[in-house]
Amino acid sequence: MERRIRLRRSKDVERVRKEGQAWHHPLLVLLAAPNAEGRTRIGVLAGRRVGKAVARNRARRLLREAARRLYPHLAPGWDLLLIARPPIVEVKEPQVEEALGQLAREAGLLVGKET
RNA sequence: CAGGUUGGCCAGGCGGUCGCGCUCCGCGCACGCCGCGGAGUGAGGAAAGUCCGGGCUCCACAGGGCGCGGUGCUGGGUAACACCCAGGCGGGGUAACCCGACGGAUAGGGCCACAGAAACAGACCGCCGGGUUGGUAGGUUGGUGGAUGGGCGAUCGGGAAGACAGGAUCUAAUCCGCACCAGUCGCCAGACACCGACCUGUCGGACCCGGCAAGGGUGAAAAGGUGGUGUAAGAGACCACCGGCGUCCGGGGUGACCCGGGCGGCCAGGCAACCCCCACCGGGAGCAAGGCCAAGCAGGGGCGACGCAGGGUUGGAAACACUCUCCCCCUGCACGGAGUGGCCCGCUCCGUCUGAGCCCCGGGUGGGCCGCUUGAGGCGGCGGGCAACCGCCGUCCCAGAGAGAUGACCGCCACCCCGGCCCCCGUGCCGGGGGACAGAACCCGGCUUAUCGGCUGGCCUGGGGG
RNA sequence: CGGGGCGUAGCGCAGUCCGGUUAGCGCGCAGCGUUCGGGACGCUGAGGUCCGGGGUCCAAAUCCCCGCGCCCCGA
Repeated sequence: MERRIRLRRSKDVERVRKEGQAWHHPLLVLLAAPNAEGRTRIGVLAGRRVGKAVARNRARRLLREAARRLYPHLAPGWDLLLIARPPIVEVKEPQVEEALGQLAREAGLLVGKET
């Protein structure tokens, strides 16, 4: 996923954590807040609860990969925060993608695609 | 062949699709560090834990004292080390080999629970000598009492059926008698009893004085071991051999240390991962070091040192000179503070009321660039060294992110495991499953810890065959 | 990156510095008593890999080393 659509400044992350709305799934948590940009930016997060460095890296990679695949179908103009939860290190990529799609649908951020 | 031991290496490979960071090249423009395309490159043996050692950067550096921390057999390697190599010593193992915080306990202090007499110098039991004393056995002896049909003598009486005593003997045969019996007196004997003395034994005897440390028991630990001499009993008290310690001499080794010999008293425990002593080492902080650029903001309050003396050759105070005063500068002393990141002295610097510095409250930023990957570097060859390692030559450039890139999915081939097919095995075929520990963040050298497995070398022990 | 602390019974803590005797206290738990019953109270009892491994020592919760987990502080 390209860096220009990544949510990288800690200021932005803090804003989403404070103002954003949350949707939950055993594998991850989705936080979303509208932004002033014309495009959607995505940040990825894995806390210490997920595991050691290897586990946290894998969790973030899985989330980024899932977000990359779904990005064309996401509504523009949002800041999203994907927070990993511990069970995510046990599953494969398609399950993460499915979970993220489910949350995005619940959040009403999914446009133009139906499975 | 089996078992063991030790070292080195690898960390699946190839391909496809969709993606990511960095560097370079090309093209495009609304020229930004933007878009598109291409090429190259992109985690580890431990990147981990952060336990040591350095490089690097900044701060501080005249020096002295006290303290603190670390290291601790020797030699070598190294930038350095708590690491590595070689060696010594000690321990374990049949061996290969492995393990060892491995200076000092006669510099000093402290501790060694319980048990035990005693835990560092001692005596509970014990052994021995002497003395006092008790129970008990035997013996000797003294005293007292004393059974006895005791003995002898005297005397009185009885006394021929010679009564009473069995025998023998004597005398007599009338009597007195005698034998004999009984009484009394004297002397003597005396079983036995009691009291005492002495001797010899004996008692889980008692107590006192002294000698001893062999033996017993306690303990984790108790004063060299064995044999002998010796002694009242014993003991390195002495002797022989062995073991250990100290010291001296000779020899080997750079050294730790080893070998041999002499002498010495057997000198006298353990713990320094208790304090300590000795030797050596260590200034502090850490890439959020440190530097540059951009942007932004707001200040307020409190504490805070007696200040003094001297000098200024053209120092200044708007004409010149002199004096005083004030300001400024210098020096000395005093005081306050900063630095010397444990403290003190000292030193350097700043300041002494227009105030050094410190404390509290409040405000702003939290963007970018450099440091930032060429290095005690990797690979190959030659040479030196037992080795760790070093030198020379050639060659290569090999991650540099910044919420943090190296990912996702799939196929094939190897490896391992499980199941099925042929009666079993090797094997072949088919199907399924598995592949660890773990993610660079300034960089190296080590240590430690985690790890599915695989490849390979040396050595040792045992068995078999030639 | 640097520094500090904690880990002992179900829970909260002593004991650790300076090694030794039964590892103790409170709450909780179980049983009994008391009460008509409960609470409170009284008596009795159970319950411990002293975070794990190794070492030093005759002897380790305690001393040393390594590791694990948690918490805190500074830049």
